[in-house]
Amino acid sequence: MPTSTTKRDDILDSALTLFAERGFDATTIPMIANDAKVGAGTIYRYFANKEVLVNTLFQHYVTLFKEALEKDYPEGTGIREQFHHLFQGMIRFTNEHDHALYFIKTHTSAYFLDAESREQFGHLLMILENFFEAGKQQGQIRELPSKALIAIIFGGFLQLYQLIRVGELEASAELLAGVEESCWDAVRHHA
Amino acid sequence: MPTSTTKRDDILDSALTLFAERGFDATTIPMIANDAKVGAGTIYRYFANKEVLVNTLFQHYVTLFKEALEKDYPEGTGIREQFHHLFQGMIRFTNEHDHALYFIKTHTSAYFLDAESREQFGHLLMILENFFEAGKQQGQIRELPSKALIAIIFGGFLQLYQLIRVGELEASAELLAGVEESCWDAVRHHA
DNA sequence: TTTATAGGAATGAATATTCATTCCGTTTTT
DNA sequence: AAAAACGGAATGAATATTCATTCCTATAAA
Repeated sequence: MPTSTTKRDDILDSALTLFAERGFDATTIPMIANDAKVGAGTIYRYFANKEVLVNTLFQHYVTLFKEALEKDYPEGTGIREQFHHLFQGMIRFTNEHDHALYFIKTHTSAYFLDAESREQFGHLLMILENFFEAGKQQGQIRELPSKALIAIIFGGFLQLYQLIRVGELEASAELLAGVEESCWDAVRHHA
Repeated sequence: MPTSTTKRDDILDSALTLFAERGFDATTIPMIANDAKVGAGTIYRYFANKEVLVNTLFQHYVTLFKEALEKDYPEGTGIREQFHHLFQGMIRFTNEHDHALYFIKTHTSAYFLDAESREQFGHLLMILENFFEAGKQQGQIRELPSKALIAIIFGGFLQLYQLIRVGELEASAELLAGVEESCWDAVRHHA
């Protein structure tokens, strides 16, 4: 076992960035080692193989994201406020963990995800489905399948964040507020 | 030069499917050859290498998609009708060319795209930007950067179509109409 | 009409390259 | 000094690409 946990974290950080930018298959172990400033062999001291590494990363960030959404969730309040909480959670999470959401999204249906990763991701979807189902019952959310509503919000938001990451847009408070409003209008029930 | 154009098309068809399903890096030339029922070497009679193949494919479908959006565009009409045209164009294109839009989307910022591919994609964005810019000037479209509006629509739509392709949702007329309405509400100016 | 021949197209085994993983000598920690 | 952690060259498997050979098809000679 390693003395400090620094190298393991360095490896995970580099892997996250590279997997998000180039994808799993286009990212080589030597690339990760180089970026993390460790020897290629060192990676195998911490992770049995490349798939274990990517699954560890995936589960780690899915869990963090779930926590970001659930933390301080305003249970008894209005649906718009709950939506705001979830949306802010996405933004906060994205700011704190630069490439994480994009990594999750682009690897969500990858062939190398193990059962545990898929299950964790299922939990995440459940949180969002519950929100939309409740909203539809109250007549406050558009009558579309929850899966579709989630896809619209997530797809749109992540596509947008890609532009921000690439530098084509700046993540100003004004822009983000506008995007939240746009997403809300996409899912809410209109009179 | 080949006697018929069949093999080249077979190769392109197989490559499209496999690139869309597995991604560029996880798709091997022998896989493509096998799926297209040609020898691996045959692929190199038509395409100098794997990157030329993927760029050819990318440019081909970006061009087709541009045409689908521009064909019969209702120039002098209302903005909602124009939006409908563009949205229907997306749907029609997706139905006609099963994996094409998803392939385009997932490979849009890939490291192996050449200058020509990037430029073609730029043209495509321009069509949509022009639409949104005009709409904002008329006060009919939400005041957000056009790039952001495009990201929201495209990201959402494509994420949704992924669910359909995977079989989690059915592409009924009702669903599609609802999604169009949702997307429209996302981008339109609200009083 | 049949047979020969040329030349492009197709093939897939052989080669070159890339990459995940292992191994072992060196360095660091205890 | 012993044990653990490291680095990075070495290994072997997988993959892109090449190329010598075979297969077609079309034209021409008989």
